[in-house]
Amino acid sequence: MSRPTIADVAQQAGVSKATVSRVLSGRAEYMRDATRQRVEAAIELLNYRPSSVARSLTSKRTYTAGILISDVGNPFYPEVIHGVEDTAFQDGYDVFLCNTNYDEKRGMAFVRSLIDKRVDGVLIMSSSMSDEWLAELARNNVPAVVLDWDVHNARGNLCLLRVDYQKGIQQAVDHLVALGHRQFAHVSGPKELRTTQLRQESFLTALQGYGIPKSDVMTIEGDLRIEGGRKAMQAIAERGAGKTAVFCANDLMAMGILSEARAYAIQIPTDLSVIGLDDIWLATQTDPPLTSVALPRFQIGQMAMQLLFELLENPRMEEAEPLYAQVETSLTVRESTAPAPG
Amino acid sequence: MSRPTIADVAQQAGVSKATVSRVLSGRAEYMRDATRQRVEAAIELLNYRPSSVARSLTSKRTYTAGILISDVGNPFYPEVIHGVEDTAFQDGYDVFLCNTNYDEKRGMAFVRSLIDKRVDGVLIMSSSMSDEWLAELARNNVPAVVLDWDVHNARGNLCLLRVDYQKGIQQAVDHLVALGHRQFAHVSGPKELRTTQLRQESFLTALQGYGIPKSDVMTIEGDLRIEGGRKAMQAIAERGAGKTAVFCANDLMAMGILSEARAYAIQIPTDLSVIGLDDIWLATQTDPPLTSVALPRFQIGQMAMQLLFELLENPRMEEAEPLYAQVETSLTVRESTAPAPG
DNA sequence: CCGGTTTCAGAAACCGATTACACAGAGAGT
DNA sequence: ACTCTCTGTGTAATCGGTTTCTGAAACCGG
Repeated sequence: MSRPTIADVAQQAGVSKATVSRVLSGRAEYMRDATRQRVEAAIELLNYRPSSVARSLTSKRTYTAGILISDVGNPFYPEVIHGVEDTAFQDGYDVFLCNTNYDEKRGMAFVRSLIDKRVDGVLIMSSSMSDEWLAELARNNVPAVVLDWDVHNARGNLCLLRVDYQKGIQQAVDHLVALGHRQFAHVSGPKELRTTQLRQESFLTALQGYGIPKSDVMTIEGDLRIEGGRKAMQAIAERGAGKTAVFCANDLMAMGILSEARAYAIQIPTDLSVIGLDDIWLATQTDPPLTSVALPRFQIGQMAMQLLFELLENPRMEEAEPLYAQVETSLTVRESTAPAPG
Repeated sequence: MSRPTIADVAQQAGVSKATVSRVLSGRAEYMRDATRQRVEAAIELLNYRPSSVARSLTSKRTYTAGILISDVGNPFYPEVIHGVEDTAFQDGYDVFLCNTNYDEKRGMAFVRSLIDKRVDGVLIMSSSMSDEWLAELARNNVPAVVLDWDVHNARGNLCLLRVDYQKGIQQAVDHLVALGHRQFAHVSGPKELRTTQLRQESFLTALQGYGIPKSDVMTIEGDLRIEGGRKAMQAIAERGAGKTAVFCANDLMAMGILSEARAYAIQIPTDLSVIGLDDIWLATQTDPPLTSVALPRFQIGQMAMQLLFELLENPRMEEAEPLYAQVETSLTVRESTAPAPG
């Protein structure tokens, strides 16, 4: 016995489908109370729930947004997702979560699937993405909000949400310099990533503001994972004589530093100060707890979804510049930083 | 300019909608090659993609499954989700991920939303769930696979997937006893959770097999988080004289033990052996790396989705017993266990 | 040249909702 | 009594596909 349809309800209540629909949609102008109650009773009796599928067909809205992320396991996402969902629910939207697994092909498959499903919009928060995704979305008039990505031929109903690393990293440098540090190392992410470059530049620029030239900074390219931090620590121990502070492009690498420092009997923070970036939850659990440049992850999620709503309400013409928005970073001081030794 | 419909394609190609539909569905028996090519050209030209919404309306299938989890941030899930998605994609299914945030109300809202969206089935992997969810799903004839939950009035098209903790925990006890341990502590989860009881029982039963009575085991109730492990370590240090091995109901608490042990200058594993459960990725990154009872998470995801397909193909009648299935656990030995001191 | 198959493609009904429009009955005004 | 609103509800078209049924053309042997 299949699920009841609006026609079953109409028959049960002895009214027409139109009347049932009016009751459902709430805006039942000009309706006799007795009728409404008969309909409601029938709905109750049959345990009727209207099909979103059928509704979407006429309304041309699915009240669903897609969100593309690289990897649910990445500690960056949970809070972002939480922010997105909270905002979405307030407006009766559902969120379709898609794991690209850092795979552009898979991401593209998701994009197409989302288009076919006629989601109302897409949030792209995958670190490894492709301009093709945007092109495909644009071709199908699907609005999109993109986090922290350089879009070249920006077209379509688009919004770019940028993370401003500058502010938080400036605070980090201020903090270290105030503690007397002058000899720095930097553990970056893979060179080809946009975010790597942004973070590194912000760091070096802030140091220059204190008269410390780029050439004095020991830069080690990492992999954004714990292992990369370990290797960086080895490099610093072996070739980084005199360095008293390390700024890592993310927290996981900072954790690798912390872990490997023990092997070299280097005390953190007395011998070496360490600052991470991301301020993931784990950063509060390390020994010592990690000082880190924090991204407002929950807020990023909220904003992204709000911006999508904005695009839905006021679509941008194809020729228009994409909408831009920005969130700020800030330093969270914990116990992995201390005055420079000596 | 809105997206093209099948009618647009038909017009462009100079054929009827039916013909276009035949080309789309592939099983285009009795179709002239020239016609097919005209249609394909039109599809290409218009960049046409059929609407899943409209398709679902007639086919009564959405090729979408819902999956309810408590919290994307929980390190248990990523691999499970990966397993689910991999299996789903092979059959052209998409997965709708829903975060209940440990909130039964929110979960119920998701269940209803999934029903309204007419997903083909639901996977329930939320640790905090409610029998009402199942009742609601059953009322609407939605098949469901439930992970590790005691269902009382099991009804509907249902499959119960159980984790067999017994085997892995037995291995853990074998391992510890072989190392000479006789004095044990156990850090459990909150008493009211079913899994807490299962894990504790398996542990105590295995010990009894070696002639160690329950009463000799120091049991501390934890919160399944790092903090709970820290407190447990304090309790053991202060009131657990002679205990040489601790079995924790999950890895996070074991990490708390590791962390707090330093404060008491207790060496792990020489002074105290520690075993966790879950074998989360972090367990490989601790100092020392954690010995842990592993759940085959990826396999759990795969199986869950396969079982759902099974339910879809061979629906169970309402009176039938739910389908049962089980996955085994096993011990992963790392460096947090060593021979008992003395 | 003709009747019977086989190929190919269109017409129309249908899936489950929404909504524009039509229309009937009740009061109100004249 | 007779329009004229105002209310309340039904009819039918529509959304974008799928599928059944039907019929036309092509082919084939006699």
